[in-house]
Amino acid sequence: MVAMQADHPTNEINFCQACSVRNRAICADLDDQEIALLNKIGRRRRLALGETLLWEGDEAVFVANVVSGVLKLYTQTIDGREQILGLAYPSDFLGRPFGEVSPYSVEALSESIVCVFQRSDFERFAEEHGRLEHKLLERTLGELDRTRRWMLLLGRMNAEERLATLLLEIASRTVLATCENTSWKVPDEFELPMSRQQIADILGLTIETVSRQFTKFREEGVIEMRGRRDVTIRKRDALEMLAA
Amino acid sequence: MVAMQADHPTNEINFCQACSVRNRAICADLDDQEIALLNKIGRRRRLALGETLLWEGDEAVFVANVVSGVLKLYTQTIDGREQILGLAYPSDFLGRPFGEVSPYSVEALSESIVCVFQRSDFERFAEEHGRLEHKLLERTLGELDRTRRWMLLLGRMNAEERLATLLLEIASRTVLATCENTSWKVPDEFELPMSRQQIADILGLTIETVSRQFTKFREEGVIEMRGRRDVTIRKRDALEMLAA
DNA sequence: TGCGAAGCTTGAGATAAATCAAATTGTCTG
DNA sequence: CAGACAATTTGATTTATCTCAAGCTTCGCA
Repeated sequence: MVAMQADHPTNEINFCQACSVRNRAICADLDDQEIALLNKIGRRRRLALGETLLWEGDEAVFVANVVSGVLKLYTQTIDGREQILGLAYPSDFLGRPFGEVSPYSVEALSESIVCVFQRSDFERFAEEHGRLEHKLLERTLGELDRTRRWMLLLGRMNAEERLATLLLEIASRTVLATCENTSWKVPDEFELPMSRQQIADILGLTIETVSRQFTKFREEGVIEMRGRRDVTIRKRDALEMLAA
Repeated sequence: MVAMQADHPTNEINFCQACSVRNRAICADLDDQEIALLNKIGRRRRLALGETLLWEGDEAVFVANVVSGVLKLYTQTIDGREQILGLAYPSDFLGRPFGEVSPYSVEALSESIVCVFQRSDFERFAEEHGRLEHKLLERTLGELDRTRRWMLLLGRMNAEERLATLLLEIASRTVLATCENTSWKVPDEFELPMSRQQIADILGLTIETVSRQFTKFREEGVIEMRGRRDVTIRKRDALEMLAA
């Protein structure tokens, strides 16, 4: 019993070994020894729906990998207008390494599991392990591209084009996230991981405009809905035409 | 004569040594030997006003550092609506390392000098020199923060707030770029490096709305203008109030 | 299984910004 | 330095989206 605990003390279980995002997150290229080290400085944390992981303007203490669930990154004006800056799906990285304060807040849109590190621990590890830093760089560059594409939506698209773009984006991100789907095909049926108000805050619109646009797509037969959050795309072409 | 050429062949002048952005660009932390290597794979290129360095959708062949001038990163919808994704000032990095295609176009807003690398050369160098990669990561994270802040502007601010934010941003970036200014104070007088239409494409507005907003700020005494591009901020408080 | 509340949809009217159309200003060229 | 052209400003009108105000669903929970 004592020997067993020495081999596998309960507070040092190697979560990474069984981690569902192990091969897609920034830890993907690390060897077993590195993973063991990383495992020591990280810990798993469960977030309830609506729970906040990081507050905008607070000292940036954590960074994290998303293991499961969906989270929103958002910012606000002083008078309370909100803009969602991005969604974080499983394998995505969260937080601001090499920065003093968190430039945005992070809140769970669904029950989620994240793999959390003290920023200082993570930074030390990253500087010693170039492969991790390289992965983080690639991921950050990709996120920058994605964010910039969203600027075209916010600056130059109308409500119809914005919602079409979002529906296609969520459809494609949903597969990639739930990657048991070995067929690798983007599904036409998915669940929206957020409320109408949150969709409005992603698209830079009001909740009423979003609602009207959903109704229009339903009436046109472009989408079909069961309940408020279950969407089926019926005319993908039509959405792709608008989003282009 | 022959000996002199062997010591300083004209095609191997070390531009880096006298480079005005040497201590601020991503090459800042490199030692003399590394700089010499980097100098070999890079070359200086002069861009005329309006000249394009990278085309959206083209194979991403170059990356570059801005040495002088201002450039715009932009994208377009198929029907020609344009959105400017960001401005690149001296010491900023341009291009998409570790990516196949350029996700945006880059055009010079003024006569500019850039230090250009073949992407493949740059990537090889980066993977062998962790400090460069680290600098690039820090810069990319900063650029992502800045881009995300712009999303709040595009998604949730009105025309007045947008222009106020841009004027303050340009004022502060102008100093940092023209860094002879040892006093390190943000100046209230600066030149806009772009036309009204380009301002509209940054702010996600039309040229007419931008023009009316300039007129309003002038009438209110918030700014003063000599010609079309020379701005003096007279009531910084007022702009900061709007931009917040 | 039905109540209550939050979330969503719909309608009517208001409005900021877009659009269309001149007029004006600034700039460059010959 | 005039003329011409491009860029900008200004004006009038339209429109997409917002705002305000009900009404209607959905869903969790008693």
